[in-house]
Amino acid sequence: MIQKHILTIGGLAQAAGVNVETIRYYQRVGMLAQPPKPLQGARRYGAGDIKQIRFIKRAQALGFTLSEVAELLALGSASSCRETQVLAEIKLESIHARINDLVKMQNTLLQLVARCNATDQSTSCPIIDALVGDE
Amino acid sequence: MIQKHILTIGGLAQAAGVNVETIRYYQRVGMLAQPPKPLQGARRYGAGDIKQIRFIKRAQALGFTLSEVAELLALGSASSCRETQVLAEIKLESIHARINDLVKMQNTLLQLVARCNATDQSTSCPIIDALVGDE
DNA sequence: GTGAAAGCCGTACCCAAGTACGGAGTCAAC
DNA sequence: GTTGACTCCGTACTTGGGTACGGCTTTCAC
Repeated sequence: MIQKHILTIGGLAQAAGVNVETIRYYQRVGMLAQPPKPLQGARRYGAGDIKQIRFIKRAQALGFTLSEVAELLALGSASSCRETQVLAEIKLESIHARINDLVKMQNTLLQLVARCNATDQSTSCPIIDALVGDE
Repeated sequence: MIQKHILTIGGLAQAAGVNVETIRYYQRVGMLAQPPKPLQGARRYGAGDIKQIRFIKRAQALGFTLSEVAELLALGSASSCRETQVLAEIKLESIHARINDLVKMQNTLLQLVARCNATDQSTSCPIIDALVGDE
């Protein structure tokens, strides 16, 4: 059984797998509460703080920015599934758009590289030519 | 027939479709030559400068960063196709990796949204649950 | 009791790719 | 003869997500 508030900031950082500075940063931007400073000794953190940091990290891994994660945190405590879903769908759309962009780049580059392989490479480079845009 | 050096920086910006400040920025970072200042009047720019800026913008659109574009510019004047191709292949790989990441995010989010739709949404939100990570 | 390791706190710095600002100069038109 | 539009130049600010620094105070281990 894990006790309520046992960890110093360093222990929390280790437990959550982040840097101490990251925790301070999250506190600065209001994504993590700063426990009151006891009369003596260091501030103490508990299991809830570990959870909170893991939540943030998981959401980031899904593509959410920190300010979006802040929204998710707010929604999470309000347990409003529909709004959360809306955020996820917006994020899905932007991921989709980004993928489309990247696929276009990829296709163009693939074609150009293929052209490099197809030509003799001695006169001019198809990639450079495409960038120069010879009009 | 376009004359050699007719444009002021403002004209160049318009012709190339960028901001004046962007041109100054490119000059600062050495991606665009700054013509000598004439004894009177403003510096003048020509067709070569337009081409250079367009080159930069096209390369950016393909996913190259400015410092990579600087390499491409150097290779372009050396017309070394093989090295250009290598840069393009490196870029292709990073684009590919990025796409893979995004597709993973997309799939995870799609599943979570689907779970939202499948449940009654009254008790708890599957997205939030997944982020909290309930262990 | 002393030296190392942590914690606390504010501030500054990093990256990229610009954008914005402010003062000074110059030019042409009205 | 001044208004307005540009240019020139240096400097500072922006966004996002932290990282680093430096000085000060505690606390722990020997």
